[in-house]
Amino acid sequence: MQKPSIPKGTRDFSPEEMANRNYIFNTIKSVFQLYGFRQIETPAQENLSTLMGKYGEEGDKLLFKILNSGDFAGGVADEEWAAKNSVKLTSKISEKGLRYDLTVPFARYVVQHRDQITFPFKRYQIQPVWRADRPQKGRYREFYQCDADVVGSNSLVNEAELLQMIDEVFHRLGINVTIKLNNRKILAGIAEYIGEPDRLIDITTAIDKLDKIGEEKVLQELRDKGFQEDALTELKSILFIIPPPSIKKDDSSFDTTWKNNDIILRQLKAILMDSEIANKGLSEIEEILEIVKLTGIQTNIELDLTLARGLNYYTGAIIEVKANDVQIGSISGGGRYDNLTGVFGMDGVSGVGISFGADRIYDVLNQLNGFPAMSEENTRLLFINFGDKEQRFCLPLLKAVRAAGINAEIFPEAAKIKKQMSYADSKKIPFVAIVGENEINANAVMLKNMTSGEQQLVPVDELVDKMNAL
RNA sequence: GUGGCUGUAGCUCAGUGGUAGAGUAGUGGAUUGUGGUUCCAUUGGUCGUGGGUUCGAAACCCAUCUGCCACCCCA
Repeated sequence: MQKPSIPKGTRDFSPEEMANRNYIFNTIKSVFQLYGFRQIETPAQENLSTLMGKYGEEGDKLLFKILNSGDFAGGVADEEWAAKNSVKLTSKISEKGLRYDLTVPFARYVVQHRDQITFPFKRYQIQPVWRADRPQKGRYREFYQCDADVVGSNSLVNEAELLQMIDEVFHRLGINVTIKLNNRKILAGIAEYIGEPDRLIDITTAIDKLDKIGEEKVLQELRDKGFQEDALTELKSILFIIPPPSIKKDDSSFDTTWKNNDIILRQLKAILMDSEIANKGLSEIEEILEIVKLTGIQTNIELDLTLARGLNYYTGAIIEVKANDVQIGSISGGGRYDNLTGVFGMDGVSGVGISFGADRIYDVLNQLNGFPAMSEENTRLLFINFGDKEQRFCLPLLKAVRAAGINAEIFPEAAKIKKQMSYADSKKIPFVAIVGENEINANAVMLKNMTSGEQQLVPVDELVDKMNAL
């Protein structure tokens, strides 16, 4: 007999886990709907031509490819097998892949269905994505993303709404978070300012490490990559603005964060005043913060110049959410991408979106013991089964209780009472109806509260009201 | 893709070359209408998989897979 197992980086979910996961999904979903987003789904498989080249070279490696059906080997020449060039061979034997995120399939969807879409189009999508990454803490090969995106609107109101949605979702879930905000245009301005406008990626990935390895090592890394000393000196004057982590930690109160943001913005404006693109980015951030302030928000929004995620397609705002009380990677992220549909032949459609990482949010809630004790999915009432006669008496009652919207079940066989009670225990069923000969004669059920142990005789026609009152 | 740690009963783990163990869960009973506490009994393992060293391997060596951790990257 072989030991059953599942592929690396995938997971089974138990009923308890699913109840908790659905709590997360439902919370996110209702917030999405509250803000006017409508749900779509796209296939797990996409054509590789849709996926390849959208996530950079690294991303292509992390794509799961699906072997062609049928005689996939037949059309490949012997020399090509012999060459053992995996990349070239892949294109011959695989034309489909599993989706890597929800944004690119969405872009494809928008272009493909543009005749049916009225802009601005606000859609949400909650589906699994797959990455052939090496699994570790908070990182899986199959995981869910919960995306909300707006396409066809350049207004910064959208960015502000997304920030409020983040605020609302994590407030409802009871997770303390910090929203980090940056803008690709400011980063471009910085690159321009130090005279290396074409090396944006090198610069951002280096300063991304600032709080990990420190200023000296960041500068050294750039020096190794061939940056000139005067460029580095100029960069230093900007790094100086980034508050060191110690200050961020000690005083992250709401007011202080907003004050810090103002200070950073003012200093950046002074330094980057000659850069047109930087000024654009700075005024975007100012406007977003202004709208958010106007509508009220409880979460700290922190300007963070080291935030450089997803540079492959973001063009404006960059958003990332960190849990304050749990050490884990970012639990949400998003941003503005001006021309994602361009690669599918539809120019000039701007989009902005966020993605909630449901699996990481699960891990965070799990560590915080933040899940509701009693799931709404759980059975509330179990009828104990004493035998044929009693079962016949209970079944219509069971039907009536269910008709009233109360999750209920009857133990399907007349097993030992101990067994049936243990069953209720292990399923955390809060109430048990004990119905034997005495109760039938009284036309009543013995209703037992499994937490307190108390029980009382309830006439059958009062059972539903009684259950609703409890 | 690179480097490190790991794997023994459903679960958590002990076992340093000489007969495969505990706790817990499961099942039966003490208690034939009362669970979550207690007591007794009992099921359950090709010691991740494949090879090697040895008279003898769960243990030592090699390979491989899984899980975890760090890097890269990311939700």
